[in-house]
Amino acid sequence: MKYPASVAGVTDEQPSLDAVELGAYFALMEVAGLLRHAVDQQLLREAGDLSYVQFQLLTRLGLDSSTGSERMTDLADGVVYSRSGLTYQAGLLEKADLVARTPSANDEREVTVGITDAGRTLLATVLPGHTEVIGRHLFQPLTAEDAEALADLLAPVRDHMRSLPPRSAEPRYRR
Amino acid sequence: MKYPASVAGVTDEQPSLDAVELGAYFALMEVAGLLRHAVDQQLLREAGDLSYVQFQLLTRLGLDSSTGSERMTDLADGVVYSRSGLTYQAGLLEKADLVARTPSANDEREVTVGITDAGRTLLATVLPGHTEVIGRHLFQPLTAEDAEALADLLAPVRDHMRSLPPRSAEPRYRR
DNA sequence: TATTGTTATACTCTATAACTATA
DNA sequence: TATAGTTATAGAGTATAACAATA
Repeated sequence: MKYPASVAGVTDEQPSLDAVELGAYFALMEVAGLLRHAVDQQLLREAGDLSYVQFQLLTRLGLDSSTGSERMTDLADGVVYSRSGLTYQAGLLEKADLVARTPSANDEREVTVGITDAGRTLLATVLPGHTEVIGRHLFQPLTAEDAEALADLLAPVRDHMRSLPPRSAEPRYRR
Repeated sequence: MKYPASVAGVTDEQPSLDAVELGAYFALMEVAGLLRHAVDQQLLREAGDLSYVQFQLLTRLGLDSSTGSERMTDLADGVVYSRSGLTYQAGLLEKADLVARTPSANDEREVTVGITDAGRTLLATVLPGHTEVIGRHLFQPLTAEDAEALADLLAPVRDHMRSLPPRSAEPRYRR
């Protein structure tokens, strides 16, 4: 797949994305999209109506977080993007007893979401099949060195994107 | 972010995803998710109600395809995943005169979707702002060499995933 | 009989704005 | 007055199954 070096009026004087970057970006999004679909199907089959977003929330709490819990707003910024959307998803997960919501001790406005034992159990049940799908779809054409290179390239990008103003920073009332 | 070398019963005897691969995968999905949200917002602001899926369809036709057209099923497999979903999106794009659908000449069951001049114009209008967002979110922490390395890593993955049995290969009627 | 695309329908998800409670 | 979270509501998007047309 080749893209013109200069696309849509973006000339070389104003150095923007060149063809290589555009190709990397499109490949990234296509891979992520196809991968998400493949994983979605696996979760549907093997985890009984666990959507990908819900799985992301569980992994975020169960694998990324050392305490197994996070604030609602932080979860919304990282995974779901809108507070109301997270309230909805957290409600579903809580109804399934996979997470629990408790008011924060210091600041009573905050709500802390924590993964339950049942949530960790489900995560452990799902992960083998999950990693099988990831291995088959994503890592099959890559060597171990490639995988490490990919991780090293994406880690700073993720950190950078996390540092950008999150959605929750946007003004909520315009008067 | 570190993950245990052996997760959820996946032992080392049955070599599955190791910690590095798991980290690369989670980073990939998080980056793609955050990026998609950022781009979605830009498209909403600058392209007047063009969703990301619709933008993907236009770029696929306008930049990826040499002829500017593709079969419905191929577009569905690559971007939208379900035929009916693509019919819906293609209907919206056609109503906006950004694509045109014509029955295929050889096989009259097939429908060919082609980007229109208006579609190409819109694409050209949107791309500068689009690339600006991509540059700021995705490529800012990367060097030019990093971008090339990323492209080189993801290209074979994309090709591999495209070669896997697509959604349209699944049986449609089970009796 | 298999394949392509559309349609009808139902459902999931997401977002905006209004609302409550706390800081 | 600002922030955290919830709720009501509405809209966009998606999927499944049934359908028509063509191979």
